[in-house]
Amino acid sequence: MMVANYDEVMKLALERGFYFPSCEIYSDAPAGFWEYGPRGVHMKNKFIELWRRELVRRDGMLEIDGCQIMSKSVFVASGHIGNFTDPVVKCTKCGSSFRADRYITEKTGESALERMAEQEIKALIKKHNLRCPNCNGEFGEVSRFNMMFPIGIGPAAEEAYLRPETCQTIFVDFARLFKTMRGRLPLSIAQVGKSFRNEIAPRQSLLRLREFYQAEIEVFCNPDRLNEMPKFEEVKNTVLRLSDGSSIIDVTAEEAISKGLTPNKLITYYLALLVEFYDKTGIDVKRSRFRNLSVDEKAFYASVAFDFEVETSVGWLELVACNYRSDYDLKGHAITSKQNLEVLDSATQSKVLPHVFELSMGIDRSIYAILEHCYYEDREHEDRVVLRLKPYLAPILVGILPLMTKDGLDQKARQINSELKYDFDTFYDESGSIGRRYRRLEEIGTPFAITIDKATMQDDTVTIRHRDTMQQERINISGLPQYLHRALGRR
RNA sequence: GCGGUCAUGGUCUAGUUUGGUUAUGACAUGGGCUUCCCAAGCCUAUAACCCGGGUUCAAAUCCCGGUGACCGCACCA
Repeated sequence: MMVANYDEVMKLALERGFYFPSCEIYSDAPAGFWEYGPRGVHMKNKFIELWRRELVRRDGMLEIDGCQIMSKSVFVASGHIGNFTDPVVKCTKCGSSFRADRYITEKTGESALERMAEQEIKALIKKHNLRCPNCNGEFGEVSRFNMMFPIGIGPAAEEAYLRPETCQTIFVDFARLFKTMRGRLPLSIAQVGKSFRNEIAPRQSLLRLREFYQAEIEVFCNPDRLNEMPKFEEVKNTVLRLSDGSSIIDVTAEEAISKGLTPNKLITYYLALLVEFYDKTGIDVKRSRFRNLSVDEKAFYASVAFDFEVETSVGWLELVACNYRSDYDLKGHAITSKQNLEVLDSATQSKVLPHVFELSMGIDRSIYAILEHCYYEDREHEDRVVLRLKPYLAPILVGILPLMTKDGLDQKARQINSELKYDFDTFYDESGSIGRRYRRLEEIGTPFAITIDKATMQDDTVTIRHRDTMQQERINISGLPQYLHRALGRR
């Protein structure tokens, strides 16, 4: 088994237009911003379409598309402002900075809290005469580091923020959606979009961005009915790879519950849907795991948390955070907005403030993981580089190649292209040797190449070449649309 | 954010120590010739010294500042 590494994927991405640094012609371009090129956009869009098919449509979720700029109150309610800014203290001599609360607690045993006022923290530092552990220099003022990007709205520059996670729009829209979309619990609401976090140290291209895509699903449920899940039958035999961080065990969804490895049918059902989805992306799910987070790793709002992680050349990579957020979010928004966000659960005829189970997917990281898992160097054939992407994720589905540019082969090929290009992502190429053109196509993951030769001119047949096996078969031109639809898994 | 290493065409790289002609080579890419089937060959073209300042007759090369990348630490709602 040949395992691709980060550098090879990076090189391919740069050379072939998958992704590249933002604003790269300017020297002041900040880190943590990357753009998708033509190949990357196709792949990302198709990934999102697969997510819609396998999760949103399969489960009957509601999809929304919310705003990226949201008012300050939203983040007061969510806890992003106030409680969850980090107090930072900087050494005046060497410039090293530290998390003030952690440093104080660690050094003195006196518990300092994140949410303490700056003066209180400063007083504690003074009281214990704490100094910089690196150079013994004196500490300066205590400041707050908030990962959110502030935005000023209108001439008065009213305080607002770029959302640090897409889910907050789902929470604030929940009441209207439940009412107008005839909602019943459990109700799943999904959203794809950009989020923004002012990371201290963005790194590794798509893996740690300041502006990034998320695909989030929030399942609103009645906490008393987490085991009433008829749909669970569909996934009871799906294998989950569960891990505590060291060992991994394979169990079916059904076994996971009976052995108490997962808490209830609702959570287990969605974990299983997620594995089935990732299996279809071409990621090797044998190199994945659900890591059950320990108490101190969990986010502030989560009572149960599983990270879906995939093994890559840069280690285990977290692709999806699965958190049981309880009623943390709706309760916060209800209090801050002074709205009643309880709904009637028709099954029990009782009012309930729903709990939330969330699947928060990182799209950019998923794209990277797919590229790495699909990257293959074929040692048998001059080390040709092949991206073994699933047809429905490939930027180009089919290359259309006249064997030569004479005897009318090129006109015939253009004609076939113009017939297919409205229904499929095609790529017409007549330049260079046929082998060269095949190699270029397979490097960006194109699963098929149609070749037009002299026989085509006589009997309207073409050869269709398969990327992975390099085998060719001859089929009639009129059969091409059906052939390609089948390859995409359509009827 | 801290420390270390580094920055030359689309990609990889020579040249920097010791400043001095037209910045090396490969791959990739465009055009042409050839060729009905797997990176062939021939001709040809395009294309780079991260940004700003300084030293100097002269800077890719030396100095200062900035930005970015990689590796560790810290952080990661």
